[in-house]
Amino acid sequence: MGLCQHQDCQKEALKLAEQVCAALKVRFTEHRRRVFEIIWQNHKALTAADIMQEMENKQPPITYRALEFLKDVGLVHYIVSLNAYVGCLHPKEGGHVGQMLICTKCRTVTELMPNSVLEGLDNEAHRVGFHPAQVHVEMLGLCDGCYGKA
Amino acid sequence: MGLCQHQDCQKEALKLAEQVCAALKVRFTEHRRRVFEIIWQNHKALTAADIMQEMENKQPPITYRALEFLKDVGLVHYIVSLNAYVGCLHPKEGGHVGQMLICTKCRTVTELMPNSVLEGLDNEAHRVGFHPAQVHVEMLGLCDGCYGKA
DNA sequence: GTGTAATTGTTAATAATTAACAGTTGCGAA
DNA sequence: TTCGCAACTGTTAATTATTAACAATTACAC
Repeated sequence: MGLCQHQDCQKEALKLAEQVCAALKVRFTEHRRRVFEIIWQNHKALTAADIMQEMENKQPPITYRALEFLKDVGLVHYIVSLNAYVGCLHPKEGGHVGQMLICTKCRTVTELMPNSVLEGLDNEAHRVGFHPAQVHVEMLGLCDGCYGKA
Repeated sequence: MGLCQHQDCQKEALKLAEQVCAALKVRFTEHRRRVFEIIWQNHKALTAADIMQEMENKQPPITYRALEFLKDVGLVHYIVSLNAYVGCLHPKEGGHVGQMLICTKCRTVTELMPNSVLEGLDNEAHRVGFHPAQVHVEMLGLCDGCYGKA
């Protein structure tokens, strides 16, 4: 992350996306692929507006529809606290909830893998009779690099 | 929560709010108080629009300004995944991050107290060199009551 | 090949939030 | 006490973000 050879990273993501869409029997159309590529240019969170700027066809529905699709099939994460999107690093583990560390300076997103944190939350929920469907764990702050500069 | 004698609950909250504002030397003006009262009518998450409907003066800036104020002094929580607000049950513990269980049916919000879940998150963050400033932990699902009916 | 469903292109509406600015009020310092 | 500044209010209107609607096109199963 930031250390990755990003060319490979993006290529890898695209290959995976094709597999995922094939498996789900849904179409990875041109717009969808384009939005996906833009999102995967790096590991930063992009808003719909950011993405639209880079699209050839800048009409909002084009971008919004693609984003909705990508989110639904689990290829990108929606970061609700930023109203932004980021490529999902583990689309194969379908249905997992994202735990993200989000740098508010450079917007780089680090996704933590499912772990004890979520288990703890589930226990708490169960204890009070709550039936979870969806979890948002978003930690905003500064990544090590940006923290150093401040 | 739902079991509370809510009259008392709201009155209690108002008293606390006055204390908090006095301590911070900020003004608990009429609009701010009114928005706060509306939010405290129950333990449900309300959007800005919900609140505006109940305001005497329905002009958006009135409500938005009050909400911003209340959020800043920590008297209400902003629930980013719903774009809604709920009264904070523990304003005195300033700076704590909310962990909320949010029923998507009845919109009742249960706030968990700081606990091991957050510690776990902090550890994970530290491990990867991340410096947290703000944390959103929001679990959407069904409360026991609504789950029973479905 | 044909029919149906999904996707696209396009225009325009809606919703949500914020900007701007003039007027008023509260409050501390002279 | 009053002067002056900062905070707050009232109001209009702009901006931003998202979605609706619908006709045209394309992909794919039968």
